[in-house]
Amino acid sequence: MKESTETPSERNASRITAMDVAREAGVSLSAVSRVFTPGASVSAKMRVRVMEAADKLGYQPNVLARSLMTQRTNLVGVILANFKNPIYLTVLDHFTRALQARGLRVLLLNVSDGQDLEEMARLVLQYSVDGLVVSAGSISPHITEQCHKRRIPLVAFARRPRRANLHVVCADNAAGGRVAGARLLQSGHRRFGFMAGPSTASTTIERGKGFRAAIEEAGQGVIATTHAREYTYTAGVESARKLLSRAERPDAVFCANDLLAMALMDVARDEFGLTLPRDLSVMGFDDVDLAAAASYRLTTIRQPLEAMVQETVDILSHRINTWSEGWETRQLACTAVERASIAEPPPD
Amino acid sequence: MKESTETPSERNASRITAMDVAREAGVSLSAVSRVFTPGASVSAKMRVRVMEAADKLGYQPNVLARSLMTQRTNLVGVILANFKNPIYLTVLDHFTRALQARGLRVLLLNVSDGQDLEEMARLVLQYSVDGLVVSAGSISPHITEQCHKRRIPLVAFARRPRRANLHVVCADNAAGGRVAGARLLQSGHRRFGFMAGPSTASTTIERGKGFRAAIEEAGQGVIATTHAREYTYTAGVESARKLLSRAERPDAVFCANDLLAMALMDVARDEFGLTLPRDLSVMGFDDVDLAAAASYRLTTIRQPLEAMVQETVDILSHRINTWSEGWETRQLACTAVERASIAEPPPD
DNA sequence: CTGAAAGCGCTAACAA
DNA sequence: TTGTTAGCGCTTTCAG
Repeated sequence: MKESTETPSERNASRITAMDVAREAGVSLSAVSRVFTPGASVSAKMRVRVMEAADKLGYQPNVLARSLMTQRTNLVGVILANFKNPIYLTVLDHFTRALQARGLRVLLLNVSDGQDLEEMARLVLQYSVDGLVVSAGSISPHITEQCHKRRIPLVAFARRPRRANLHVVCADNAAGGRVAGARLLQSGHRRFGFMAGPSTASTTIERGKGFRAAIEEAGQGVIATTHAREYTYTAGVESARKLLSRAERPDAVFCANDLLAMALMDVARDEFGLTLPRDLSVMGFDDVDLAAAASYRLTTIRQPLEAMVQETVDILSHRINTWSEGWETRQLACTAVERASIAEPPPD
Repeated sequence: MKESTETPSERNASRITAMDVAREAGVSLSAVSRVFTPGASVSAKMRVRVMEAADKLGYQPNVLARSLMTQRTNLVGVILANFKNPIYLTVLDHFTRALQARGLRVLLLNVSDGQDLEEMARLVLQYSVDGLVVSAGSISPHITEQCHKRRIPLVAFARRPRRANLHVVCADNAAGGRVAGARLLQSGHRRFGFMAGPSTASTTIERGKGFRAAIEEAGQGVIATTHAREYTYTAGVESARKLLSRAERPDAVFCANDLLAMALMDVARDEFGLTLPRDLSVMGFDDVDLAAAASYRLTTIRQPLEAMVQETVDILSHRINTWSEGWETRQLACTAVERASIAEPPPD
């Protein structure tokens, strides 16, 4: 007496299934499925009949059950390590928008500090994501191999891993560093310094390499380098104090990111009484919103974040649909943003 | 000749299932399931036998298939509208960490600008999320009702919706506004201004209300208010110009968030030649990282973001496990952070 | 403690 | 175009 008269809401907290809709509309289960499958062949009247029943019951297809059959979840895992650098909020903005526009959803994972990337990658794979983007410390061979075996496109974002058995999208950091060097050479200042981020960060390494190359090719040298423990304003302050306390104080400093640059400018003015840019030319990297603030007017190198995200999403959605062997690397050019943190050379 | 000799990797891009493991270990499918189900009763030797086979094959349980049975996805939808205010990166940091610590994952949705909240909520519900947090414009009755019917706990974060048929976690913005007013009253300045965000934002409304109350209770009045079109530095610059161009220029301004405050300070110094805080006292809200920068030293009101996230996650995980009727509102106190952007009253 | 069998909600052949 | 019938990969009674 119970089983047949049981309504859906009694059975399970009002979870309406396609079966309920089929019953309501007096059609088969597959008819309902077809109506909710884009591009399936259904007659017009079948469609309205089903839709009416569906609307009446408030039916929503269960995408998880669907995924089980289709082997497609429309989920993309995004693993991030840096939740302190504001550019990553912009990155997330672009990613969510671009992916949403293609019908994909973002499963966001945080691997900063204590979290283990290896473990998180494992977790995200359990959700059968269709693609994975990682912008975090070293991506282990195990992860890349796992993704490859399961045919899940994996792209390293804004990071350049040693091995290249995955897709890579990043800015041309070395070239950006060169541009910074070239620009600083025009300041007339000659005691070059580099305020780096953590020494393991690929961004620090490449930006520094490009910067040094430019300086050295001009017959000059980088006389001082400090590494901030992380890419934040606070860490920048400590680092700036060290840099400016050197016996031979640098007067033209390239900072591996804008937050460090802003810290350097503040410390220089506030604690060392320097007048900027007369006594110190500063160049940043990223072009965060506040780099344009009147307090800084920071001349900096901008990464094409939106384009980078676009490339990443392109790679993903293409490879999701048609898996193919091989990996691609897309390196995008940075552009200099001229403001007022670099000295004019004295008119000779 | 094909079906029986077919290995898993031939059948499907090496997607190892529990069945494969069972076969490998020479045990039943349910045995494998039990081994991967915390708290199921399995003998020790069964466990090692299954684990060996699983490790050998590189088996990872498919959580989606599991969800279909358990009616639990361990997914929490997070819908955000503001990807320009850096505090939301902090919020995401806390959310991902706190949820990950409880075995929950974040499905991140962006509803800024063009995106439709109603539509996104629908999409996220299709993934059978176990809970939903929304920090975005007005949450429609339809959404709340839908969540309620499906017994999905829904919490409005840092936002106070009109209707209260959902959980709410937010800072006590009105009280924060009062504190700001009280503090500004001590500056000796008497021409009070309010630099608001968008007039529809509940934060602007409540912070402004509290501020005005404090000023008026002291027998003073707020003589000027401007609304920035959004909570960004750039919008703040425009807004600051308007505010400072008033015939009767305010000299004690409460800004609805730090970015607006920083813009105001910059415009005041740079375009109006004011000396701060002598000519203008400024108070902010949020305490973003850069509020502490030497260029600003902004006295501000801090929202307890981490605690707010913690409360939200508490509500969610509690209600996920034991659904109960009724909604709770948790309003957390803000704290003032004293720095140097407010004038000392003249010694009388 | 273990295995067999019945689903979770849906899609995808296959016939009709 | 439609309905019937198998599953997708897993959990969960229910016997043994």
